Amino acid sequence: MVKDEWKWLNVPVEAAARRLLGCELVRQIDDLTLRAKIVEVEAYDQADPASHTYRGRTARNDAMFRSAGHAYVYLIHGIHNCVNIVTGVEGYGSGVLIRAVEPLGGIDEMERRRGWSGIEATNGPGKVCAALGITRQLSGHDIGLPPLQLIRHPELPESEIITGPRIGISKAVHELRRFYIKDNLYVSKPRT
DNA sequence: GAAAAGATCTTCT
DNA sequence: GAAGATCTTTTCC
Repeated sequence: MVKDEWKWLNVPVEAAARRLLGCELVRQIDDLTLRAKIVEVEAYDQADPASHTYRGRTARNDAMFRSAGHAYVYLIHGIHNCVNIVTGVEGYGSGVLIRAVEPLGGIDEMERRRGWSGIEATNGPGKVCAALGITRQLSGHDIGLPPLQLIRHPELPESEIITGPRIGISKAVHELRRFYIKDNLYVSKPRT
């Protein structure tokens, strides 16, 4: 059952991904509060061969099968963590990968954690997690509660959202399920 | 029980 | 522009 609070995410992933653009993530670590705006996302769901949920529910991706409003964090290549915002209803594996964010608060702390400054600190999935201190301990976390929360912002106008092919995967690459904010410096660039 | 692949990032040439 | 790092999860024998 989806809580009323997250009804706005209980829609097809592509629509949820668009709504997440411009929203704010709040990460609390001890006495510090880090805030960041979501500027780039990718949509994944159960019918997508590139999705972790394509082959069914497992202990690892269990969080993604929960109802909207949870976080799904996984480790990739043994080195990097990636965060997803779970969407849809309980039992259906869908979610939105956060690829890039724009720091709004606690920027010094993010740069210190990353060891980099400027746009290089958060312009990639693994970088976002490192900067915000997100680990698998937060997988399955309810993002309506500390220490990681999602704050809804008004949906961006259609003219501010760019749609394109996804990055870094080998299946269904042509699917246009990557969304990002027009002219935003923090959006990751495809590798050339 | 063993092997292969993976929603990536950094560093080197 | 190309390849290495590094390790978890899944799948197959």
